[in-house]
Amino acid sequence: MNQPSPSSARQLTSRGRRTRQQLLDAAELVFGEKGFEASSIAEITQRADVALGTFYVYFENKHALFVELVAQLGERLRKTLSTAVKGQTTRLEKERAGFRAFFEFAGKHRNLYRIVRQAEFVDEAVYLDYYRKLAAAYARGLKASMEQGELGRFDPEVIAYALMGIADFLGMRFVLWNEPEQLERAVDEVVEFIAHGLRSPARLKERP
Amino acid sequence: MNQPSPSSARQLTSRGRRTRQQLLDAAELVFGEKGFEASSIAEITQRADVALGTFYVYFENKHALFVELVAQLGERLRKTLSTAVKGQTTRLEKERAGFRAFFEFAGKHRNLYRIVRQAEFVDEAVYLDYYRKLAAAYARGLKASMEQGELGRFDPEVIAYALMGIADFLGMRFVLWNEPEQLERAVDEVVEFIAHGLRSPARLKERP
DNA sequence: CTTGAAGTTGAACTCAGGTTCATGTTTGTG
DNA sequence: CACAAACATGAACCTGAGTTCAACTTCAAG
Repeated sequence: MNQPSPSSARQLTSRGRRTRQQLLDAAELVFGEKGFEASSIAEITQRADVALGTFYVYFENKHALFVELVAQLGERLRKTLSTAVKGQTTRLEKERAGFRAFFEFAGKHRNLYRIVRQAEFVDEAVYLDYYRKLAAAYARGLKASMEQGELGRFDPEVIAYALMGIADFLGMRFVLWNEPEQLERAVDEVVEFIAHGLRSPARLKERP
Repeated sequence: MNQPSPSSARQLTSRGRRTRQQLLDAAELVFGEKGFEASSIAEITQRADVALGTFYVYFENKHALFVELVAQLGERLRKTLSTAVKGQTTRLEKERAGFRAFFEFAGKHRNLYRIVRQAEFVDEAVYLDYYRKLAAAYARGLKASMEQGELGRFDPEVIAYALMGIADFLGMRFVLWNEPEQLERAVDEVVEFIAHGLRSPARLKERP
């Protein structure tokens, strides 16, 4: 008999962990392609090569699986970004590395990218959590750079959301919509922009 | 008997137009609150104070109604923004006015804001159209300012998406998440940021 | 070898919601 | 007033999908 409990109260063996992961991987694919509501558990279990009933051994329901995916993604992305940024010294290099790492992550996990965007309508809490944690970490880094005098004194949170928005939209445009050959140039442009603004003197040089 | 056709091949009387609009208005509410899939036509017709069957007199199906809503929203927003921007002379004032108008629009049409974000998973074409048209108009304006020497020479498209991303995320944070009292300050911060960048000298003045 | 916990299965149950349609009502025109 | 087109209705049909469950298999420990 099945007795799932919150998430996986049951003790999992390596075999169980493997099956569970298969379901998570399949869900990443299916949710990413079709969206939460349009995805059926039947398709997820098929792609995971397990029977329908197996699903409920490892997850309470469709919703719980989705929430776990989003949370997992958030953690992975934050870790990826913080690692990428740590290797850099100047704030600008940190930003460049952060953008690059984000785009690379997005390219590798296109489906997860789309999954997060849906979280807004599936589970408000996990969606808020995702963006707030990301923004908080970002703002902390910015604040430190401001206090060191490397950046002007802005509200770190406002700037964090602004920069996240830039990354999100450029990712949408140049990663999701498939024009990777333009990505590198876009990163250069945008780093110059965030460094010196739209009136960047560097960008005015060519004028007569 | 009903015979809908693509959209509304049937000649509508003023009574018909009124009912149709009631359905659109109700759909805006319901889709915005629950998302496309989770919204039922039954709820939409209830809120519109019409019978279930009436829905199919005016719309081919649920999907068609959604697509029309998104397209309608896109048009309204573009018109709103272009009007707001036209009143300004300098590029920076145009940007400020554009941001303000966008946030105001988002505040008035929170549901529509959420609807657009879902279009990605409901109808790829209408979603691409929405962002591409917006970006194209934005880029045209930026390009003109660059050619006049008011801005540095960037790729207008890259900057357009970057600025759209900023607006989208700040709207999410300070309009959707309900902290309107911080909005005005956020706009000031972000205009300063896009004007002179993160190292804005104006923002460094206070340092010893 | 025994035993029980962990794992697996897929048919069957339920039910919600999109769509259809036959019927009845309203409205404007000649 | 008559007639047709437009409008409105909601019960009924139908399909798909989430979830349950009782029976079966695998596996490791003792």
